[in-house]
Amino acid sequence: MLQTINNPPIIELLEKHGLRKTAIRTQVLHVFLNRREALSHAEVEELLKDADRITVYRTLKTFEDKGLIHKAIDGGGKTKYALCHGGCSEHAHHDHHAHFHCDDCGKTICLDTVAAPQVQAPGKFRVVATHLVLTGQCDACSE
Amino acid sequence: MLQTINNPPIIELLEKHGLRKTAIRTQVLHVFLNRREALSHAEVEELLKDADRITVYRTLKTFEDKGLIHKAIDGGGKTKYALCHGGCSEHAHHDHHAHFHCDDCGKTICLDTVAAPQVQAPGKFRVVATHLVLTGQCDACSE
DNA sequence: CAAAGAGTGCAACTATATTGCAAAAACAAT
DNA sequence: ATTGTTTTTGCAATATAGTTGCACTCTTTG
Repeated sequence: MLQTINNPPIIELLEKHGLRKTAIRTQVLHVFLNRREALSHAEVEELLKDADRITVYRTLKTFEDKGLIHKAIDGGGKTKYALCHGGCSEHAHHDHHAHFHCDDCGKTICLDTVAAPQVQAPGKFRVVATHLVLTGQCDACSE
Repeated sequence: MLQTINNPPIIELLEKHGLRKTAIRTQVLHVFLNRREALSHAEVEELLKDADRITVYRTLKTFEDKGLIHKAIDGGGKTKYALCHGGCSEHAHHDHHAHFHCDDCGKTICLDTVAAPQVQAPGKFRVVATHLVLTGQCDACSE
């Protein structure tokens, strides 16, 4: 059985977003806090062997809805998530950084220092959000 | 049964990329040439009722490998493809335009006039390609 | 600590995508 | 046009990703 992790930063994150402190949620947050790359459902599941598949899906969805994690677009087939920084809430995500997808190891990493550009779309297109995706070799794979 | 379409531009496209002229391939190209938005496998299948599901998957894959179409990253769950412009080949894709994903109708459209920026990634990251994805309302939905 | 509401786990199901193999079609050479 | 070679196609089976309904359990609040 999964245990609730009693780690202050994790508990605070959940409280701040109005979420109940359950075993799965603390475990999933723990995983995200200890990884720099974005994680897919399958990866979270792999790291939390005793967690139920469907519950992991729902946990990720809930975290996204409440502003704890955001989807990281990377062009790969799977949805990946990464921790939000302050500023995201139930009502809106504000992650304007680029995501780097490594063609070698497949990892997706948030580049917090690289901002997505402001662009002007032609004609009547109304741009609400901009995503910048870089692909190539990550720092670990380019050695 | 699907018929081979004997349309000069379609035939030329296939010949230029060293592909055999089969019924499915001409039909799939026909579909792409008559749509401005990027298409998912499901959409192509829907438009080509008599085509075999698996063959459509393989046709899309082949076209991508040979440089006729490219994946359009849009942040949605499904792989979408759009026609390449001249300049793409078996060896490399050169589509540096932005893709617009409409939150309302779900369509993904190549914005040929909007270029993905050149960006400098930090540290040892080696950037090979840059993708710019805009989301919001497309010209048709923003009326 | 009990009631109410939220979250979890299981089963069943849908959608998306890939692989192996035999039959069919396209192409090149006669 | 006919044949032989190679590529492509169609079917079956299988893999991977994600969703929904329902009953049970846990967290929270008074």
